[in-house]
Amino acid sequence: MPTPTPDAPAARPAGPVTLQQVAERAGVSSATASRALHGSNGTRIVGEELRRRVLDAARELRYVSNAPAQALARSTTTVVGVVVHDVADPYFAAIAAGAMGVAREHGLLVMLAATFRDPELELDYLARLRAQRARAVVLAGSGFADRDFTRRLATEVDAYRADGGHVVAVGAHGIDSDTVRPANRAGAALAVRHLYELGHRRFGIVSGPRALTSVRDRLDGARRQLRSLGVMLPPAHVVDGGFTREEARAATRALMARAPEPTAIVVLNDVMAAGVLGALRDDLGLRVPDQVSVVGFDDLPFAADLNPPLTTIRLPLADIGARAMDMILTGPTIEARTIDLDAELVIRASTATSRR
Amino acid sequence: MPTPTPDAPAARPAGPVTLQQVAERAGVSSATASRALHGSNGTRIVGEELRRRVLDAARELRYVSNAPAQALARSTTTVVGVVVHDVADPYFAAIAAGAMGVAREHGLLVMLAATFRDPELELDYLARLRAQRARAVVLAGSGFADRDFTRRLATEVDAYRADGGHVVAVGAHGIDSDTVRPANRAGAALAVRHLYELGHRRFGIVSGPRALTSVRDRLDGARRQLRSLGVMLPPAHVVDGGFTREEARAATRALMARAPEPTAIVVLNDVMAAGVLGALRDDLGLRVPDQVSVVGFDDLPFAADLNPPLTTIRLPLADIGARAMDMILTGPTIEARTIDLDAELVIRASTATSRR
DNA sequence: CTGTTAGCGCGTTCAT
DNA sequence: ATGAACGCGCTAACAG
Repeated sequence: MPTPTPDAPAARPAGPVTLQQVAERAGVSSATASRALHGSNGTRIVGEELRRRVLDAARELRYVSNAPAQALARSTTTVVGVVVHDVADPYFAAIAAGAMGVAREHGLLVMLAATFRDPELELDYLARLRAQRARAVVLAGSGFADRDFTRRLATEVDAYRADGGHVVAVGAHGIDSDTVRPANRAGAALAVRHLYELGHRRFGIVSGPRALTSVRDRLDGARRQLRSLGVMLPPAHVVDGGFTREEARAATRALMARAPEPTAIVVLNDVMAAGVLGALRDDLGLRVPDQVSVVGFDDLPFAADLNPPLTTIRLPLADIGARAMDMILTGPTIEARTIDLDAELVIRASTATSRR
Repeated sequence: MPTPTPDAPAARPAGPVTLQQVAERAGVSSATASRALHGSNGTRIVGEELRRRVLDAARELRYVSNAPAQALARSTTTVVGVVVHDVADPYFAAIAAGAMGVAREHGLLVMLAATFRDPELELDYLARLRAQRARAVVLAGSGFADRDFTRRLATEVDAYRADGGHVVAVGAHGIDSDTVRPANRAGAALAVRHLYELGHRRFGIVSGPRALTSVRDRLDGARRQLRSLGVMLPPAHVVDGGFTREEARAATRALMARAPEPTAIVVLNDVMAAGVLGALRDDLGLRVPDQVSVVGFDDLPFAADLNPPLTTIRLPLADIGARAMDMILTGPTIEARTIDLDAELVIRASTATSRR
């Protein structure tokens, strides 16, 4: 029985250390080394003595198992994919953070993919994640309301599932899967109602790209509420802010030029709301909320720091990510599940009673 | 020679499709199928006819190669790791976005790990990334100024390198590696100089956890500049804002209670600056910049939307991530490389001439 | 140009 | 309780 060289991580072979090398150093077979290190199922009983030798050898050699090899042998991995539109967008950053938090608690590694709102890229990443044998993927980006695309997405998702993968979607994607649904419609309705109760009757909406299902849902929610309240919303009073601060700024100038001039603006996300506030204050010289009221959507961290502090619709962003990851952990079920997450009105200082 | 069944992705076998199955369907050997699909090196010449058959079969079966198996055979992967403190923090989100952008351009998949500022987790993720055979990792989180930790980090990094991995650090981590260095010292000096030129002589600094090297560097830069300008900075005038908005808010109240009361505050990052502005305005009733001037750091997207718009030190965040990823792509070199990225003063409305 | 063969590193029967 | 042997899916050498 070969005594292992004294100790110290000194004599580390070049290149990755293999289980075989650990086994040799411990004077056991690779099977025993494997069992000692990962103790699979029932076969986890390895003699105290050998166990120690293996563990010591592994530590001394700074051994970490070859994940790809392990994945091949076990035909399962410990990685999950999360695909978003853009990490730099605080909305997605918050969702991703929520998802990563629970992933960490369960020892899962996450592959983050950003599509930059390119549908093709979304399909592409899905295929690559399938190739990686990611055990599940969270489709966190908004869905695209495109017939053809949805069909292709469904096909890819089916393939992913056929391979044993699990997909959970955030929001509507037109596919039958577990999904976490933020209250986009109800949230938008909340915004409208708040403004209506403050006496506003002339509305304007700064929207985003209509191709996104989240935009459609929010827009739809606002419209329905307006209609049921009996207030008119001329088509020209819905402008596209492109989901960016700058575009929203320009869109706001256009919006305020319409007749009748709106006294209340519902902005479909907080990033654009920052632009709207800027346009109103700096470009148009209008005071918020004295002359115009504005409500945003999402309640991103900076909403409270805007000028004035933004009244907005809060979505539990981190929860969305966390719950999605939870669904992954509880595995696919026979029936697709749906978790509805509420939106909440957060009143700050960008809304006030209508003076007209 | 078996004619492939008509077409259509119909007859897809259960479970992941293997290269072998594609080969059979195309009536060729798996080696040929492999070559047709991935054409390694010189051996990429596969007959036109066979090539087509293989490609068709693969498409019909919706085949994607098993990445773990491929990694095992090739002993190299196409994934890179990026470790940050917290994705929800706009600073890291921006860096990650920059890195992911170039990763995508080069077909690299990124594993994102968030340590939530726990050094142990950083070590842990590094080991797991090594296990994954990630070809490189970007240490984007700030380094920790802890002797013992740095030693352990160096050990882990060495192990990673011994396995053929490449690590590039953002900022000082106390390890000898390729690194992208944001101008933390110079940036802080810029902030001080700007304030000094406006006539300010009584400074306050809202700092962050001293254990972070980025904090130390910024603090050091500010101190040196102050000293060389001959202005005193009583130790009590440096308060810890904990890197969060809320803590910074509390810290600001404490800071303004010191004598002499500062007329200029240098805040070591924009997130805290939002809190400082809030405290000054809402808790203390002080007007910025009339009574107190404030300079932030980082120039996060929301800085221009604060009240008042924040004068701050801009760091090219996306570039930091992009350049780090570039270094990965150009592979490790004999000598560790260093890329210095400049900071820039962005004057907005939170600073003004000192009236005293 | 194409097929055969031999691993890559690990988990897992199957014996012992 | 431990070891020998095989297979996971793919690429790389070696023949032809």
